[in-house]
Parts: sequence; C-alpha cells; structure tokens
Amino acid sequence: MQISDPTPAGHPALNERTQHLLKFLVERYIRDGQPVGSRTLSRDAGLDLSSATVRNVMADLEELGYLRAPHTSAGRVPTARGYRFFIDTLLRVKPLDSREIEVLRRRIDQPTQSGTELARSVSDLLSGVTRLAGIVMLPRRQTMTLRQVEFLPLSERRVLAILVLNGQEVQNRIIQTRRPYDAAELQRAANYLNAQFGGRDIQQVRKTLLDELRETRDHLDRLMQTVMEMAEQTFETTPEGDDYVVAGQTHLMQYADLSDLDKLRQLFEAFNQKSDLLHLFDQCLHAGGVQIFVGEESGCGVLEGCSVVTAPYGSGDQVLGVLGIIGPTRMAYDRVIPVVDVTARLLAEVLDGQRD
Amino acid sequence: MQISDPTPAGHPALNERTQHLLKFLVERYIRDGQPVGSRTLSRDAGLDLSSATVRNVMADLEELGYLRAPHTSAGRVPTARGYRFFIDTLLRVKPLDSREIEVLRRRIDQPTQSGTELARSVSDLLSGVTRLAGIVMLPRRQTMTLRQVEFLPLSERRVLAILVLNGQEVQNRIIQTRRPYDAAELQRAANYLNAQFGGRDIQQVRKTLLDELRETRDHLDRLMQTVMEMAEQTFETTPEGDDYVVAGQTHLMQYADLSDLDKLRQLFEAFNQKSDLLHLFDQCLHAGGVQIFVGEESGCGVLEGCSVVTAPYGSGDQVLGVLGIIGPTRMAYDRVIPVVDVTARLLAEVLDGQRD
DNA sequence: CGTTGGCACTCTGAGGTGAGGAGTGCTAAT
DNA sequence: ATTAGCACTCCTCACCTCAGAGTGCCAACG
Repeated sequence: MQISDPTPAGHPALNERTQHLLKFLVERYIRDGQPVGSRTLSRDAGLDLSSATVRNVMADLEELGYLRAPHTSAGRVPTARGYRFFIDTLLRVKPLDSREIEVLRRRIDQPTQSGTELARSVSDLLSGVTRLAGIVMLPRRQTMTLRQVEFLPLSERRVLAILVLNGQEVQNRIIQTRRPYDAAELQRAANYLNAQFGGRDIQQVRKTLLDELRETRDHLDRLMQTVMEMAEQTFETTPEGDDYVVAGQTHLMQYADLSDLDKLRQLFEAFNQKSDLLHLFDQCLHAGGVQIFVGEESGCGVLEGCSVVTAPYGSGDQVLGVLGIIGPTRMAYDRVIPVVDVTARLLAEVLDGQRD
Repeated sequence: MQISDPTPAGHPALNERTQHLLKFLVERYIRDGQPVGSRTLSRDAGLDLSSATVRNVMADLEELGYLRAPHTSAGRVPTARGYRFFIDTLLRVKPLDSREIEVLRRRIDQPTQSGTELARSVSDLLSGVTRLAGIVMLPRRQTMTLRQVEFLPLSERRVLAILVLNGQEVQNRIIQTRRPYDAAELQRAANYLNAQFGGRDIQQVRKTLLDELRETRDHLDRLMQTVMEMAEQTFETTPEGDDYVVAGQTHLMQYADLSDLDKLRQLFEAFNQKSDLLHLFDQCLHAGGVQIFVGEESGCGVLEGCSVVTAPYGSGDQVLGVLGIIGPTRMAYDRVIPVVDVTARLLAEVLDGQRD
C-alpha cells in the first residue's frame, strides 16, 4: 500500500524524541478525544521526561503548527498539519489479518445486478466496518465501453433502447420517435450499431455518431436514417445516474467533533449536492493508492473537521472508480486506511471475476 | 379533499369559545414555536376576555388532554391529542392558488425514464416546497402488469432479461443459464411469454409459471424448457428495488423540536431502515385521501415529535402508491396538507398522461 | 353563574461569583 | 539540556440570585 500526500508540504526535521511525543499525543487524542497535556505525556509516553521538558517540546510543536491549544490551560490538540505529519511519517498501519479480509471479500462478492447495487453494498460495508460514512463512486462513464445495444418497440412511437456497457452494466432509455418503426427495422439498426461500435468507448461512439454522421444526414439511406434517429436520442445525453453512493451518514452524528448541528447539516447537504465531493473524488482517480485529505486540505469548506480517506479501484491498469470514507479528522487512521485499501482491492477482484 | 383520521377517538363537545382559543393557541404555537400563555391569548385572540378567564379555559383544555404545560410557568403547548382535534375539526386549509398548482405541475411533468427517477423528483419537490422531508413510495409491485419481456444473449451463459412493466417501467436482470442459448431460441421463449402473459399482473405471472408449470417440467417440450429456465430466474425474485424515496431529510435538522441529536439519528436510521415507514405507508394505500399521523399515533416510536402527512396517488380507481411528508408535529398543516394533496393528484395525472 | 382583578407561588433562564483543577510559561537551579 | 518550582490563566462546575413569565386560586362583581 502506498499513501500519497495530495498536498506535499515541507516538514522541518524533527528529532526522534519530538516525533515520538507527537505520535503519542496524536494517538492519545484520537483515542480519547480530549486535549493532551504535558503531564500525561511525561507519564505515559515512556520517555522518562519531566512534564516541563515535554512542555518545551510541545511549545516547539505548537510553534511549528503541528499542535494548538484550545485555550491556555487545556493541553494540546493536533492541527490539520499535525495530522498530516502523523499520517505521512509517524503512522504505522495495522494490516488486516486474513480472517478479516475473508469476511470483507465474502460481503463484497455477492451476486448483484447493477453497478449501483454493488456500489451501495460496498459503501454499506465500508460504513459498517469503520463506523464512518462510506462512499463509492461509480465507474466513470468515460471509461465505459459499449458492449451491445438493442431497440425494443414499446408502442407506436416509443422505443426502448437498451445499452449493455462493460459487459455487466445495463442502461435503458425510452425514446420518442418521429415515425413508427417495426421490429425488423429496429433490429437492423441495432445490428448495424453493434457491428460498427461494439467494444468501443461510449463517448467515442457518441462523438462519431453525432458529430461525423449528422452532417451527412441528407444523403443517408433508409437504414442509416433509422440508425441515426435511434442513436441520436440514445447517445445524446450521457447517462448520468447517481455518480456516487453514500452510506452510513448517520454514523457521523455520533462524533462530538461534529456535533454542531448546523455544520452537520451542511455536510449532509454536501452529500446530496454531490458536485463538491465528486470533484474531490475525481482528483483521486489516478492517485494510484490510498489518499488522505485532512480537514480543509480537500479545498472543500464543509469538510472542515473531517478527513477523507480514498482509494481508486480498477481492474488491471484501468481505473474504474474511487471509494473511501468520510469521518471526523479524529479517526482511527491505522485501522481505516487498510480497510479502505483492502476494500478497493477486493472490489477490483470481484469486478474482474464478474467479467466473462 | 378529505382528511381521514387513522385513529378516531371520541372528542367531548367543546363550546365555541373554547374551540376558538384552542385553535388560536395551536396556530400561534405552530407559528412561533413557543408555549403560549394566557396573556397572549387574552390580548391577541380577539375575544375580549381577561387572562384569568383564559386561564380557566386552558386549565380545562389541559384536563381534557389537549394541552400541556412544559413547566409551571411556561404557557401551554398542544399535545398530540390537541393537534389531532385541531386538524380534525378546527383547521381550515388554505387551498393552493392556480398559479402555485401550475408551478407544481410543471415540475412534476418532466420527462423521466424510470419510476424511481420520477419518485425522486417528486419527493424533491415535496421537500423543497414544504421544507420538510418528502417521501414517495413507489408503485407497489403487486399492481404491476407485465407489458413485455425480452431476452438478450450477453455471452455464452449469460442472458439479460428485460421486463417492461406498466408500459413505462423497465427492469433488467442478468440470468446465468445452465446451457448456452442462441438468439432465436430466446426470441421464441420471449414470444411465448409475451403472448401468454402480456398484460397480466406480474405476481400472477410468477405464480402461474412457477407453481403450476414447474411440476410438469419433465413433460415439457424444448421450447417450454427454455421458457421455464428463463422465467424461473426472471420472475423468481420479486423485483424490489428501493421501496420509497426520501428527500430533504436535512430540513429536519433545522427544527428546534427535533434538535436532540440522538433522536434525529434514530429518525435518519429509520429512513434507511425503511421497514417501519413502509409499514406505515402501506396503511395509507387505501385511505382514499390525505391522512395525518401526529406524533406517536403512527405506532412508530422514532416518529415521536413528528407528524406524517400522506396521500395515496393512482390513476383511475387504481391506487399506485403513497406520497407524503414527514416533519415536526409543529408544522404548518394548513399549507402542507394541500401541497401533499395536490401533488398526489398531479402525479396521478402525469402518470395517466404517460400511458399510451 | 360566568367573569375578573389581585396575589402568592413556581419555574426558567440569564448573569454573577468563587473554588478547584488542569495546564501552561517562565525562571533559576542542576 | 533538563528539571523543579511557581505564578498565572482559563475552563468547568456548582451555587446563588434575580427578573420575568405564567400559573392557580380566591374573593368580588355584574
């Protein structure tokens, strides 16, 4: 597993003792959620230092922007920068044992019909295991290849277009036609499209059909006229559907860190809004490993106080989408990171298996 | 519009003055969200009574269980029973003016592909207009008629089954077959099923196919063998999908009445859980008009402090589903009720129009 | 009899106070 | 460089008080 830092920033060298103290402080804060004071560190960090010495170190760390004190006499709390350094250089992740992995695998590898269904079940899984909000972004439409297209006459002027994409995803749309078509005509049109465009990228299909052929419309024979009328409506709108699936938002209500009802509402609205998060997830598509955004590193205001852990999934070298979790900055990274990482791998495996 | 009371309960006769005061109190409480005291009523209710007199009346109403006092010196607040009486006999609903109706109609009557999409857009609409959570239950599967079924070979042993229901709803499922089938065979099987079962209720189809034909399996000819293998998997699992669609939950976070984070979490989990609410909505299917559940009248513990306003929608005399809103008991019933009512009617209209 | 003014009473909520505790920064000694 | 000591800050909590709002009850009134 590799964890890449989306916003690399220079970190001054810290001596080992300082690092150890910072690590201990962050871990303790993640565990208890309370500001950590010099006494605690002096007592528990296992370094045999007096609290006064620790205080000096902490003052340095505060100066460097890794810690801050909520108020004069309240111990220290990690800042986003502190978490960042913790994650990048102090954190030792606990790999999942094979039993846990097996449980995950079995829960992912259930027969499902559609990509959306699978995504929902995986984000359920993520949120269940981490007790955070799980997110699975659906395969980007760009990378979808057209496997097959069929037209089914529904009534006089309505035709059902069926697109099979990637060999497992099925999409329908209903087309209003200008004139009645009979089954045979439609069949021929479908045959033509399949022969011509089967296995091609759907965006490409769209482009070719609409841009290149449209202009020659007047010279087309009857078959091609049919093809065009069908194809226009079939491929015109890029199928959007839901772009990602969120599960377990309610978990986020448990964390005192996010207990501000108004903040929480904004966060939930962002889940519905989708555009912000989508942008964020897009960035992770080609990260090639687990990515972590702490607090406002994501550039997304509503995510203040939250961290996002993502991993792209795909089969072979092809990236299909991104999954991850969202939770309070104060989360058990050592556990969450491997869960996200492994889930992405397992999902890729399963998707691979589902191909022919 | 008719509003039916799901839990009729005897209400002792109240004289006009008492009713007027109760009405005014409930309205004022709905408006301001603060306990209403005798002074306010005496001053604003327009009855020219002293506060002492009003106090006597309020004491009576409290005795009868219509009001309660949060504490000794805090004015009165309606109880669930109070709301009930208010809704049943005091409330005068403000009908929507035709301009508003037109706006709603236009927002509902957008071309959509699937029932789910339509449901989502309507519940969005409901939640947007009322600033509460909107819910649309999808047409019950029981009342779905099979319009058409098609089989599309995907690969060696995978067939895509396409069901067209009610002339507009399309469902897919992927079938793993025991042996390869070619397109012609599949076509014949589909033809048979369409001829035999087109226009029939899907539950009925399922029953007939699975129960009646299955036992004679050994005597079937090749065509029918094919039909059976396809049909078994196609109709075996009743297509469930999402049973209802909720929108605008976040609105509920604004109401101080529900500001208890834990309560709110339970409520949100109930939305995801679905089963409880589904049960509740099922009851409203055949109510024949707007139904209102105040507080725990719904029998659903998590809905304490919430009211539910529902209306069934359907075309002709056939009920297709239920829609409605959920919000704090303290909601603007006079506005919400007509919105729900009209939306149900408009949805029915639109569904009618979308048929052939 | 219903209505009203008067009055004592209750409860909340805001504001103030003071003690205790936790933790810091600084300084001087080691 | 480390540490003990100390003065200081600030939070939290419990406690108090006080004004305000509203009640219930009673006795008087038309």
